[in-house]
Amino acid sequence: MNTLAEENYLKAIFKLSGEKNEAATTNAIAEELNTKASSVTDMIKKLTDKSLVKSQKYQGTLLTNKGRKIAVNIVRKHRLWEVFLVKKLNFYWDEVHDIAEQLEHIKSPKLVEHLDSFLGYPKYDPHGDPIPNAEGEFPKAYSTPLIEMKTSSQGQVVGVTQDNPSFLQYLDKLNIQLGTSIKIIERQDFDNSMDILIDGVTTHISSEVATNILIKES
Amino acid sequence: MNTLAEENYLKAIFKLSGEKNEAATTNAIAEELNTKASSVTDMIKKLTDKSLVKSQKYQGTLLTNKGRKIAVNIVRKHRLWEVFLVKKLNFYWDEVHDIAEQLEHIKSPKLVEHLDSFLGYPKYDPHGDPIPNAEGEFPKAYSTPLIEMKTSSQGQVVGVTQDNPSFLQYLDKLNIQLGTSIKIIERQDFDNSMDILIDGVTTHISSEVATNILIKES
DNA sequence: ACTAATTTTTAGACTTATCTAAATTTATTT
DNA sequence: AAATAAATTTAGATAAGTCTAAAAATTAGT
Repeated sequence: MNTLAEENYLKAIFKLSGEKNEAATTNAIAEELNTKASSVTDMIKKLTDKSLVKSQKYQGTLLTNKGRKIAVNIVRKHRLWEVFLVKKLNFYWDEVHDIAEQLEHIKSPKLVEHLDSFLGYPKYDPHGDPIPNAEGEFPKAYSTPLIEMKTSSQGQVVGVTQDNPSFLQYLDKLNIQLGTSIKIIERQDFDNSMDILIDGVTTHISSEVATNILIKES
Repeated sequence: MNTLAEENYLKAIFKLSGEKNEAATTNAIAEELNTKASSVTDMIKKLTDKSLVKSQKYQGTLLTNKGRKIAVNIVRKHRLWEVFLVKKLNFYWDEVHDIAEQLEHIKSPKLVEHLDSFLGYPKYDPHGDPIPNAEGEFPKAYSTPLIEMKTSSQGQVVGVTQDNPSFLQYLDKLNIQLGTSIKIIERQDFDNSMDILIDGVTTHISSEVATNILIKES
């Protein structure tokens, strides 16, 4: 069994190594976990001994299959709990991250499967992030970042790639939720900001915001 | 905020000091937590510094009001989660203790209140134990241990005072659940065992078992 | 290619929570 | 009431996870 600290490191490395499975640097891991590089080096040594990561001095760190399995399971639990909090306990989507951050470490495979069933085997969490199944497979996502869409194209919001409360609350203020229909009215080339149409109202958003909104084009 | 270890100590002392608020001895705490007396002495020192317990050398330990508040809140969370696991996730009553033991340490007052509301403000957990409300008040329980009942009296099972899986599974085998009607047929004076009537069937139970079943007489 | 800047690792220290073994206090016997 | 037993505390050690400061390796700049 793994400690809380170990699980958080695995999750951070999983997040940082992305889809292409790039090695995560020591500094990046430290920043992700709000800790110091020296602490990371120590923990990487421990995880290496447990065959959960593979690491070469000064060359960054990758998850082993064993390590990735654990990381994906934590992501699975995190996202299932988020669905529970929003769908069953009526939390807002900007309130659930920190609580799920705790719940994801509860150890009981049976609990996870019962929860999944209770929730109706959801495929996406309240931020549109895909939920891996019990085998660790992610549902395919077929979305485009809003920033990459062409003028006058349109689609529906299916996800966000940030889940910090202030970003989510800002989206609420703009009337942007999962499922919201958006049409691109005009793009400013010099700063990549854009005017978009939501419920008949034109709104201006920065490229920073547009980068973090995922759209399914229609 | 308190650490996991601190919370477990407070809960153990609360359990041991009972209704009469007797001082918990060092050895009793150690046994309750599967640790050593010397570890207990250390932690008591720490909890004393935080004004969560009052302790005199060699004289045992009591909770302060502040400490009791925290302990009761953990009990509240533990029992609410047990209700959730049994009522919503279809766990059996003998499976939930260890999982609730983890869930009780999740820190989010809002989560507890939403959960309580989602569950319909239950007053008792799946073992019949009373659930304190948000103010820390326990609902009054008016039950009698089965062992104390007179021959030919009868009543309904409203609780158990043990929640280890083997005891609960044994009760399942005897067809004893919360709500089961029981009538005392005969008592053996020499070992305090008894014959009881359940659903028209007479069963023999030991005093050990009868001690841990709570009845509301009728 | 050589120096400077950055990144990473090492060394040593600190905190929390635990343990064993020894010392001390309290309780029990005779 | 002295001797023994039991309970509790103290002292010193250990493991996990973190930190600061210094050393080593890598990367970038000229």
